[in-house]
Amino acid sequence: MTKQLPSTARSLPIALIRAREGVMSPIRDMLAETGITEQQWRVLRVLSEFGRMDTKTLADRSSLLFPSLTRIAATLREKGFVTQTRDDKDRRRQFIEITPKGQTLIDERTPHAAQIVAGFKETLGEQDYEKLLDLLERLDPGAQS
Amino acid sequence: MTKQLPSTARSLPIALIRAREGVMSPIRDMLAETGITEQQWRVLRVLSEFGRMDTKTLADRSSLLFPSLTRIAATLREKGFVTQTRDDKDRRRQFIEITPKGQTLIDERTPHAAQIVAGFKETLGEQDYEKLLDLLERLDPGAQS
DNA sequence: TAGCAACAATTAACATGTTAAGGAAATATC
DNA sequence: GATATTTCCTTAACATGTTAATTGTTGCTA
Repeated sequence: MTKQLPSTARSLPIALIRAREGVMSPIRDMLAETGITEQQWRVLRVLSEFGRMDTKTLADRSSLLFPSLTRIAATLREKGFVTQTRDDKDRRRQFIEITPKGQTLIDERTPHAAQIVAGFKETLGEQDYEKLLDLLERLDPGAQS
Repeated sequence: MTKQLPSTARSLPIALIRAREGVMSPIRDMLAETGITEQQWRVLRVLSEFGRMDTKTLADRSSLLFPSLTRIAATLREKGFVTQTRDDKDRRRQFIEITPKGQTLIDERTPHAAQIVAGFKETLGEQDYEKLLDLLERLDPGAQS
């Protein structure tokens, strides 16, 4: 009985895409006013939360692949939201840090973003919301559980 | 207390991305052998399940935006997996249909894909798996619930 | 120390996501 | 029935996802 795929209407990958679209749509609307993309926002948020870090760690925490991060970091640097500095001990490596200008952008938009997130929490209810996060985490191979 | 965003480690959008990556990774590996992409696979599956349909319906059921579908349909046509025909009654519209060659590809890979899906169902357990699909559906504005 | 494996980051190439603009055909409005 | 509006689809432009190849550094080791 495992030879049959579920109907596309009940497909896990498609359900994940649709849910993501539903969640990101209002967030994208909010970000459109700022001129940065969803991924750029994610990078700035991680830098804001954890501070200066090397590229590998940043890529991991932002859930971005290296090539994407290379481009995004260049864009953010041009916009003045981050600075990049080489590691003198190991000149292959690089550190990235958020600038005051970048931090200001995060600070200004966080209330609105938090409000959007609160809306989803209300839609599902606190309990189901947490349950959803737990279930999603169990699908993530990166989570060392 | 709604002015604070959750830690990026507990962010719903990021959790959705990571879960999607976890689910798609083995599927992408499977598809790599076929030479088609994840989205092309999705389109063929929808066409296989529901038969010939117009582009608008196909885009909706595949969760793809129109511009993406235009390109994907062109690629699939060049590869001989689908055919495109104009609607004589309304020459703006177009119908897309899977070819026998496309159907063969789906048939050959479905057992493997089903096996991968079954793995995730086993990981979460039948009950949590269904619960997850329900929760995801509630985040999808397109679902008329 | 010359050579090579391992590593960090970039670049390249192609496909898709996203928004905006354009083109062709049908429909509405007057 | 001419014009405007709407609808379906395509094209354009830019950012990202994905895999593979490349460059520059470091470390190892024979």
